[in-house]
Amino acid sequence: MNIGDAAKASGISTKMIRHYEGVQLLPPAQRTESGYRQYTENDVRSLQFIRRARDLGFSIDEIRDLLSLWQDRNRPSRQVKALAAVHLETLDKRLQELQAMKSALEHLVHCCQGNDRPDCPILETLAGTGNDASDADASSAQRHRHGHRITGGAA
Amino acid sequence: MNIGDAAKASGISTKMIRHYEGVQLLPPAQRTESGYRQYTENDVRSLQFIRRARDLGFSIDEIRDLLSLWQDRNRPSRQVKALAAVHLETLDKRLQELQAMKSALEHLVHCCQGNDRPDCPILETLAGTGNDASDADASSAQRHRHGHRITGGAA
DNA sequence: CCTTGACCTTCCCACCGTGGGAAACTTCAC
DNA sequence: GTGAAGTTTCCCACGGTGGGAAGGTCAAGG
Repeated sequence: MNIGDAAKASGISTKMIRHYEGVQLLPPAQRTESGYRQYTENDVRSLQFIRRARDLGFSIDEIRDLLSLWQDRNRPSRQVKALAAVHLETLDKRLQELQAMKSALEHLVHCCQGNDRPDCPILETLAGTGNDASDADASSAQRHRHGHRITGGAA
Repeated sequence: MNIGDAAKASGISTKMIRHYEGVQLLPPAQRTESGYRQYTENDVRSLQFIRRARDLGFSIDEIRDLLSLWQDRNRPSRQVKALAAVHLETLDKRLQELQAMKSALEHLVHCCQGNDRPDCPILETLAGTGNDASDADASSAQRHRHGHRITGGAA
């Protein structure tokens, strides 16, 4: 089975299959004499495993752990559960941040007339000119912001 | 005002202030003779505007648009609202994906005993060995996946 | 046999937003 | 004048994904 077929069968692009091999998420694939990667049904099952884990939002590092637990017949399910629970908390955090953004923006959009006039509560709030107390003027509230902000971006 | 003070006053790191200038989100700052960037109260207001927009999850590109609408006294609030509405939809999409992940994972975690035994519905589901019909075996369902997947990752 | 087209290989580059750090310089207070 | 804290630019990293170039391979059809 060439990489393209494995890609179709697993739902992971050829690009990503090679990438996963590169970051050691997968062991180096077998090669034909000419250098083509060869995959077995078993390899495809690993790929599917990875895809499903990605679909649940697990990071590469977490998937590495999941895979090794999967391979280990003597794993205690406790470990799997713990790993999943940690990820669940992460998801929850993101969800909450996102939900907060949504509510705030929803409120603003709702308040904006959306006509030909220039007055706009959305801009006013962003500018800090709004009468909205929830401004959180940074000077006072230097919150952590140490990590990743939510990926709310678009375009 | 040096960049550090502007950073403190706006809640944006010096790194990011320079970056925003680099990607033309901000006009090039004034400089002292020795090359230090100088900021006015007005500049700080722009920075705060940006920070608040980022806090609502707007992308750099969207903020560029928001800034120019803000500067334009004759903007129709319709335009601002439209921009915000588009972003709102994006947020909503992400929220839904995230929510779906969370529910699915929550279910699995709930089902897993989390003891010393190796049986684990989480792994079984990822492996596709689970009796869970919601498997979505890629071979049949080559969905778009053309863009960014949700940033559910951790670690 | 040779061409053509579909596949494969590696390698580098892009996105988004953010931070880290090096090497050099400036400013200020002591 | 010396040292500390600020600033400058530049390059590199992360996560995960895709794009594309330049080249090799394979099978089918003329």
